[in-house]
Amino acid sequence: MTRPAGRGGSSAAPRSVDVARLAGVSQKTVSRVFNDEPYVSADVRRRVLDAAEQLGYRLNSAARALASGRTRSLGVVSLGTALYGPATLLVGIERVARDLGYALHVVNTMEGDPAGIAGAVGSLLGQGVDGIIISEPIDEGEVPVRVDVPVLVFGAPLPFTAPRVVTAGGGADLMARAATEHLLALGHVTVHHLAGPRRWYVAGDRLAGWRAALAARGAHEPPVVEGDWSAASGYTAGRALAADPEVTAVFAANDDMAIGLIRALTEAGRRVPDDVSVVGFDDIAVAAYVTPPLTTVRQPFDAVAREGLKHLVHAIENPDSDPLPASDPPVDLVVRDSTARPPA
Amino acid sequence: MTRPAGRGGSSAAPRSVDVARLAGVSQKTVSRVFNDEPYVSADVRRRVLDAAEQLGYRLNSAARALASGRTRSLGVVSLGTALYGPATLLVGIERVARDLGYALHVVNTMEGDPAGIAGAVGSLLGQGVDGIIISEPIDEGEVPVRVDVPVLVFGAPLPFTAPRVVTAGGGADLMARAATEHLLALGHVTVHHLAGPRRWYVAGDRLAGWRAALAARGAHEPPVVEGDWSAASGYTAGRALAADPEVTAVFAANDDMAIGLIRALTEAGRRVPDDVSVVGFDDIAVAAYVTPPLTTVRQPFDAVAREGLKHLVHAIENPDSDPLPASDPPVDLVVRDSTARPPA
DNA sequence: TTGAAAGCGCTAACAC
DNA sequence: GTGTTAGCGCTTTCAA
Repeated sequence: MTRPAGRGGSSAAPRSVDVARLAGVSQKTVSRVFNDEPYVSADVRRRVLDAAEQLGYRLNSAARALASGRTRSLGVVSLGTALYGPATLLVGIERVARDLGYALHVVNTMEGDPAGIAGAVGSLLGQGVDGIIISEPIDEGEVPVRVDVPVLVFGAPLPFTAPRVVTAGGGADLMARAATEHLLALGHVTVHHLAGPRRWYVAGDRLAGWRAALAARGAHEPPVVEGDWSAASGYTAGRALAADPEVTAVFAANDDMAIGLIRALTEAGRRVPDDVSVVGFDDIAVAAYVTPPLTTVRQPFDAVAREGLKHLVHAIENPDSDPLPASDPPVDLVVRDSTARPPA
Repeated sequence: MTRPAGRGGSSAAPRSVDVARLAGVSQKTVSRVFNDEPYVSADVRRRVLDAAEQLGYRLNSAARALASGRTRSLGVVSLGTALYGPATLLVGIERVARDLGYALHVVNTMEGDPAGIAGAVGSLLGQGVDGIIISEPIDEGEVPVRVDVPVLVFGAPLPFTAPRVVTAGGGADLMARAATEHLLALGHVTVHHLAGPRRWYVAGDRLAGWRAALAARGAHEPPVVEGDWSAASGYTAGRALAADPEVTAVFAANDDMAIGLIRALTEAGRRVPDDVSVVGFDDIAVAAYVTPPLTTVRQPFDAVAREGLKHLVHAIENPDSDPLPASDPPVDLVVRDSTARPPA
């Protein structure tokens, strides 16, 4: 075979030998320069860089990956929705990955996806990623995949075996607890919870935090209402909750559901916050501008992404080192106008 | 060098020769099976597949890319925000890409990013992607990159040269026009426009559609107010608009701004829709549940992603064929309660 | 500080 | 239908 048709173009892409020839050095020296290896004189480095520039040379990552066994890329498995949390986290992950010199492969899975997480992870492994990130996972039971690269999981136990596992983005329970305590501190006898789908770990964490807050206070624990993160499901739940005069405070597991809930309450003639207080979770873009402005918990997605990836890359580049210590992100409750003292 | 340490694991990954040996065939035959090439007997295919299964074999994509010159991967350049539009489009792109057998590399750029689109495209090219997708681009003037793979651009002219360019996701102007016409048809004398940032092409398209609707009707064109897509900027704009009694209808370039706008109007004592009608754009998740439920334009992101990628992959796999015909997506105006006849 | 040689795991071309 | 041979463009090892 002659050189492949060259990525659809007419002229073949320059290779490192071409650069070497032009710079009057060996191919290996070009490689050294592009890998920031030591033992290259400043003069030679300059000549190589100039030659590369002139030729428009770019390192061929497939060849590099084949030779080195590393791709310098990371794979993300994200739940395939455009939900605020996963979407925002993904943006943070991408930025940090790029800062750290890693490319990012993304695979979405959807709830009900037959291949599920296993399929997504398998496809990433086939792409040769050096590490895998599982964002906002759901419980699919045991995932039948043997992963041989380090894995970063955001806020969940790991459903499969991998050589190195790091976690980040915990603390959802503490945040939920703070939200619930805020309501309790206002004087509400108890707080109802509009939970996320049971299979999502983050939904479970928020539920646990709510439960802990009630228990610590000795408050009665009302039955949990489960939504699907959507405003529509919040609305449906709200219609039921509105009919119960005992309900004076609700902690919703995300802002979308909180907004649907508020609408249902309002339509039923129960004023927010005068009759019922509502706290959301996420602090979505419009949270401060809906009616009433929503009290909610802001998640530090960027910080969480940064910490998580730092640990993951550490595990990749130092296979035998100890894991870095994890730290819980700070709780950031944003109090606005959807919460107040209970009606007299 | 011996075999690379094997992706961090202890046991080296099996190669196609290992599979071949176990199945009692040549290495090339294994390659044939995994590429769905013809001329492999059903019996041999079975044996190969069984052996591969048993060994846990997975094709090494770096080696395949190096040998074939193709990576079967696509790169997306997305504006690095978690804005509804780009985030939703990205999810659609990923799903379709996977259906078509392509992996996805994602690079975000942010407004004000020094490297900008050029840097993002360069990094993708270095990863050897077979095609590039530019999602929701902004005007950065001429981008100094020579791209040698087909490019798909969503709703914008292309700021650099590439061998094959396909576009999709047009029609924003028609959608904006429909939104404006809806307001005009209700009897409003004219319609104000809360635009997106000038540099975003989609903002320009929506503005053009608004302008066209006014012109067609012979309506006076009031000065444009520019926001930055955020609810906060909508709120700021709303305070100014609220002070002007002439304003009875506003078309906002996205829902977030519309929600901020409505809040400002309401706080200023101007009721929506009784005094002022507002139309948004996007149909975000909570649009139907805010107060009042928002009249808006729903964008068919999935359909747009599907059509765009179909054309891109066609261009990649059939370098010399004619481009597929583009089609404008249908206009989907969702009328809710934020629009009404002007006050008497 | 630099270079020569070998080989990563696969696909392409062609022979059988 | 199947096998053989020669690279793809790098990194690695080892020698100078």
